[in-house]
Amino acid sequence: MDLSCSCDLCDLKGLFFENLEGDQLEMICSGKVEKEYSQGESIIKEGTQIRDFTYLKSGLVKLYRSDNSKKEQIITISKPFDYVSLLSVFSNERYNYSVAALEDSVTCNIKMEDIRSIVSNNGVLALNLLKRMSKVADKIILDTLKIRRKHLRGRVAFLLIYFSQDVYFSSEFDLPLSRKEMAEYVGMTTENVIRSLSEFRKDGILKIYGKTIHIVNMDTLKSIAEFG
Amino acid sequence: MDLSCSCDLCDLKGLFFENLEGDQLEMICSGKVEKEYSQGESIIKEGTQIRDFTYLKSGLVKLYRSDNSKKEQIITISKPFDYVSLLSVFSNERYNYSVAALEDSVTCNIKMEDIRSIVSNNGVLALNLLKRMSKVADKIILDTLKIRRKHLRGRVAFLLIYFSQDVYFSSEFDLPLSRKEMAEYVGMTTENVIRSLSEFRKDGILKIYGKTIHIVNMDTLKSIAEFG
DNA sequence: CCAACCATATGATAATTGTCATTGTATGAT
DNA sequence: ATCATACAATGACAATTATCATATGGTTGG
Repeated sequence: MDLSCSCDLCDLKGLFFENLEGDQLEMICSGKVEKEYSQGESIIKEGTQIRDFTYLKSGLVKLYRSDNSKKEQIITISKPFDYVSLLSVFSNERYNYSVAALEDSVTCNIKMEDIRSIVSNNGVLALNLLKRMSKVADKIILDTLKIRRKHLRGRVAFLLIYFSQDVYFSSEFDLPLSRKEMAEYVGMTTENVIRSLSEFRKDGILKIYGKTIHIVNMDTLKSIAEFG
Repeated sequence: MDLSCSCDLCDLKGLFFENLEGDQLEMICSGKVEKEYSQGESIIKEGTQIRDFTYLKSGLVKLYRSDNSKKEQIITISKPFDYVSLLSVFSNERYNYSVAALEDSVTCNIKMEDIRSIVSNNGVLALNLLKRMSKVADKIILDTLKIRRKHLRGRVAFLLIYFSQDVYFSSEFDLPLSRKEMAEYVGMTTENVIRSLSEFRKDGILKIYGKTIHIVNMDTLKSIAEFG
């Protein structure tokens, strides 16, 4: 095998390609393109033609939708392994959502035709993909349902806990979202998200230094997230 | 081929099994089980172990989630071809949502192990499944985003238009949902859904006879749905 | 440097939605 | 038949959220 192919070393290889050998792995290796994006950059634009199968190697991205008016709705936030380019890719000609980098990120891109050809000839890989897609879709749908059940403060608390526990693994972290983006994610207005944060601060639950959040009282925050 | 196998005649055969031949089709045929459900009956219970791959041959169902308190949230409504049992099936041990019949319905059930075994050996079928899953997930996510952007009246209007245009193909139809279920779908209270309907009636947009709805002024209803 | 812009922040007020109470009607069980 | 229960409907009121106005600090482009 060509030693110049770095897929062997890719952390995510196992996600989709652990079952590939020889020709197929070679096809991916020679055809793949890695791209780097800096914070804030657009990765995928809604309405654009889908040519590549894109997954996230490192960084953090948001998946969102614009819908004519300029108001945006954030669908979900993805880390590597959460996987990204899934929805639409196998059923649509064009993306019906956008993706942008919340932190400096690296994607790996493989031509859709290559993926299709490989899946057609490799059922085990196909099962693996089905499993992944199923997981991503489930996460988005269930998270959305959870958020909808909560009031403003619960939604904001939920989001803070998500960053603390699932992304940064720390009670202190830098918010990768602006207040406006937080609002777009939880489905409330920017002003009200800010107000919630201020209230949490006044109640001694958080310390806030601009984008830096320090969760002082995680238990209280959790009970707010679960709605108490 | 065994003439007793009725899959050859199934309307939905093409959805998943147009690429199957001989052994594989035989495997599906001999292993499949059809089940009938009458209106209101439970088809799948959240938390239950997933054994079968289930799809809807006829009828109408709701997909919903209970989440400890007794309040339910309807995720989506499915007709045949919209497909049902998709989410979770490939990634989870247990269902994390429930399904119930809104109208008398018939499902076809195939053992998950059979599906897995066939997908592993038939990449083209796998691609077809990926496409289907992608579509279902997209529909749920995009519909949810659409609904969230609207106010109460717009949400109710959206739902009525859905039944009229996508399910019953008529301006007059029987609502398959109670007012309470409509509320669970659009994420508002039952009382407010009822109030919206009453307002539409008073404004001459609808005629209402219990569950029977007659949309008199579709244009106005549509502009309410799009939010004007 | 200054203007323009954007993000953050807060208050006052309006709009929207939820909650509670009450009524009537239909349905099903005993 | 009657009791219990669920659904539909409406009003009064409370809670929640959105909108608008305003202010401040930071950043960027000219």
